[in-house]
Amino acid sequence: MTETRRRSLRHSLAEELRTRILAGEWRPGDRIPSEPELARREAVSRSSMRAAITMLEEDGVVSRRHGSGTYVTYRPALPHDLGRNFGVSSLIRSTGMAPGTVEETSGAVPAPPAVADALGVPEGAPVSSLRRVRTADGRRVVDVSDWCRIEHLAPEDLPELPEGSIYAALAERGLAVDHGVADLTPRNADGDLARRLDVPRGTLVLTIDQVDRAADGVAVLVSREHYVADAFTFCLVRRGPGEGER
Amino acid sequence: MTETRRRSLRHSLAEELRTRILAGEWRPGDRIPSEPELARREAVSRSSMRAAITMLEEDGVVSRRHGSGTYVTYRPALPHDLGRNFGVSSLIRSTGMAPGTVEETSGAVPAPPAVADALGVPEGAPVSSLRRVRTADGRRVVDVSDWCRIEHLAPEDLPELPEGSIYAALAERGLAVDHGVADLTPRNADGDLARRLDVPRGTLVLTIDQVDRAADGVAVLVSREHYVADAFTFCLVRRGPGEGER
DNA sequence: GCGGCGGAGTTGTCGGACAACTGGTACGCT
DNA sequence: AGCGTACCAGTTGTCCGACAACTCCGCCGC
Repeated sequence: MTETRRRSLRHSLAEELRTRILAGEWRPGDRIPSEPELARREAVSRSSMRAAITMLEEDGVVSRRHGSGTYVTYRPALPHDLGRNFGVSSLIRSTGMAPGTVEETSGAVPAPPAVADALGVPEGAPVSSLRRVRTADGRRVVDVSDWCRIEHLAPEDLPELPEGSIYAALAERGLAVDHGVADLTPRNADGDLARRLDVPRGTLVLTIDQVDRAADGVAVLVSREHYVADAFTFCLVRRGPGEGER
Repeated sequence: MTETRRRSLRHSLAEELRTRILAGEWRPGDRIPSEPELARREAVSRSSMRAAITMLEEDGVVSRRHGSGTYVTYRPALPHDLGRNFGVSSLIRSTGMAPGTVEETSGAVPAPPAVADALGVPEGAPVSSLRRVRTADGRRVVDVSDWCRIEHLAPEDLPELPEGSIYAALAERGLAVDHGVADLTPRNADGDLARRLDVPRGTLVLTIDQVDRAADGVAVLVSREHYVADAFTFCLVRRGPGEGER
């Protein structure tokens, strides 16, 4: 439990608190223990615990009331929170089904224009590519394509990825994904996609085009995912209202 | 500038910093001044400035590097950030087009099951309802339905809302929206929706079902929005990877 | 030329102190 | 008895100072 100190103390504290809240140790509306109390239990200073709670507050998990206490925000258990990055495997597993992979192809391919632009390589330059259809309890639910720079992840390493966690492979090479920007587009499956997903032509899919970047802003992974629409519920916490309409 | 202290010092500091970053005072990848330096300039303690930066960090606006500095995260100007709440008007205006409204109907209606459940009223109890089609430069782009409790917003007040900012009306009544949980579903427009949006039957739309809540968790607004898919680009910043796949 | 060392600068954590605010209780007045 | 006020314990908000951990870069010795 203590090896979680990958990043910093307050990050691990926040993560542990988040887990405990999600696990239901405190219910929405409940007041969690005071900052000094939580700090004492974890044997850390109040400053660090307070910083952790500040992160959860900005994340909308808890809300503070001056002079009163810190309360768990009401938010349902999100089946699929789009605001968080995730691996498709864990997503499928979170629904209680078993993830699988079919129709996997990988290798070096010439970079398509959009990919080349995002990764910062010349158009047509070779990039590592991985495409596969993920299944949930055997049913085909999402078609995933990934591209990354060859010097980041060699094409020959792609087939041996453990359970498809390309994120973990990149992290091992010092290219941990910090955040991604996603583009959402609904569409109707065309012939090829319909065949790959084993659904009738015209079936509704949600396409997510995403560029993942490391903390320093370097684009490390470009992906395009086609989700069978009725296989998932896509949820999203929206904070604000933002600065747009004040 | 100082009346911004509605919530707390670190919130106003974070907001000011966010504004300055968005305004381009520091570009993506730039290192912002050190915590002591920023604190000195604003005449606050390092603790408060640090707490503010922690919020921006959790929000993905900046990222810290121990021993090095704090850097502005690379994130493009999002045309339509789903992670932030927004009014449809400001969304349309942000694309450089003029928002308009047609087919507006409002009044008290019996609460549909899902709405009653979210608002915490008996099914069929009267709730205030507002439905309208919003236009961008005259083109119909989104069909919006809103429901809220009658004691929160009276049905007779609905038609006189200034430029559709139902959020502002609720805030005036002490029911400022703190966050919302949205559900995304792609669909093909059926007959009625196609007619309202003036598109062919079967046109792709993205449906967003959303429940907005005040800071104390009280649901204040339920809305259902049908967006014409090819009229908008839906963007989203995803942080993480979360705790799912370690 | 090159590699190791060290120092300046920055973020991370700690401990303590007091202010600001909330909620409840006890008290005193009516 | 009822009611309002004052007080008090508890909690979050802000401040200060100190040191640890880490990064970056230039200097120095080899």
